[in-house]
Amino acid sequence: MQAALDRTFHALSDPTRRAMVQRLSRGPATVSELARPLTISLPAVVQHLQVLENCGVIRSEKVGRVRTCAIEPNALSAAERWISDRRQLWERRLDRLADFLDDADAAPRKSPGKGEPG
Amino acid sequence: MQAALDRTFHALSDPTRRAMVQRLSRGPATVSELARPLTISLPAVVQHLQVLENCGVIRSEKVGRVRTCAIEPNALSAAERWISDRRQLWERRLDRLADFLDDADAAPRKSPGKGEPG
DNA sequence: ATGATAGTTAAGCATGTACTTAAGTGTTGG
DNA sequence: CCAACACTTAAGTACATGCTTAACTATCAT
Repeated sequence: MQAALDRTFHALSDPTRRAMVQRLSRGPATVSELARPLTISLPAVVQHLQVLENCGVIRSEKVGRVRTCAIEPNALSAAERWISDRRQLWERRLDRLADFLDDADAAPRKSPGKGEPG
Repeated sequence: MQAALDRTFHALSDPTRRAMVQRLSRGPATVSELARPLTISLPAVVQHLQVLENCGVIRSEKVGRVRTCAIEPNALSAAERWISDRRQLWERRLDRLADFLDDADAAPRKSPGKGEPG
């Protein structure tokens, strides 16, 4: 879905949120644990977590008064795949270009070759 | 660099800009060619191109009155790698967790096993 | 019950983003 | 020269974002 990618890439565009994702990649953490290394207020942390949760990059569950957050791999993988798919497009194009240039060098049609370079 | 990733992910968070990247993945294009399938004004297109160029996702060159744009692979690869690196972190963690659970199942310490599942 | 803990909600503010229209610059073809 | 062309710049508007402080709720320990 288009809007899901919008939200995922937007979520990753903020360094604070990337730091949270980085932390959660190593394992689940509570809101306070995520906030501890950061210099912003707790409400700001919670707002970032909402952004990450709204795009499905993390999930969270509250037990008692403690909310524990964890990575939800699918959303990040979708973003990674979007880039990867485009990379394959342009890499194939560059490969074809390289092939063409090799062929043109090995068997020129119009003008006689100048011999091998070097 | 941190700010470069900020800009790259932000650039990708807009569907119009992703459409431009998609188009350019298939090969270079002029500003007008990029604008043609879009429903927004030309200045808006140029603003999007500036965002993409400022983060190094594309480069462009003007010849005469025509500006030609092309993908610049490095910035996108850096973004892809950021996600990929975190994915490896959590995948390793999940693997270790799976190993632990397998071991606990195969050689339980406290309570006797229930035999093989299935 | 009392107070500390962990998080939540609400309101407001400064800045940033995406878009528009209008007008301008430099290039090319007749 | 002159008009069409391909952008480019400027100015303005509407809305989104990231942050703050203040006040609130719910849970846990004593």
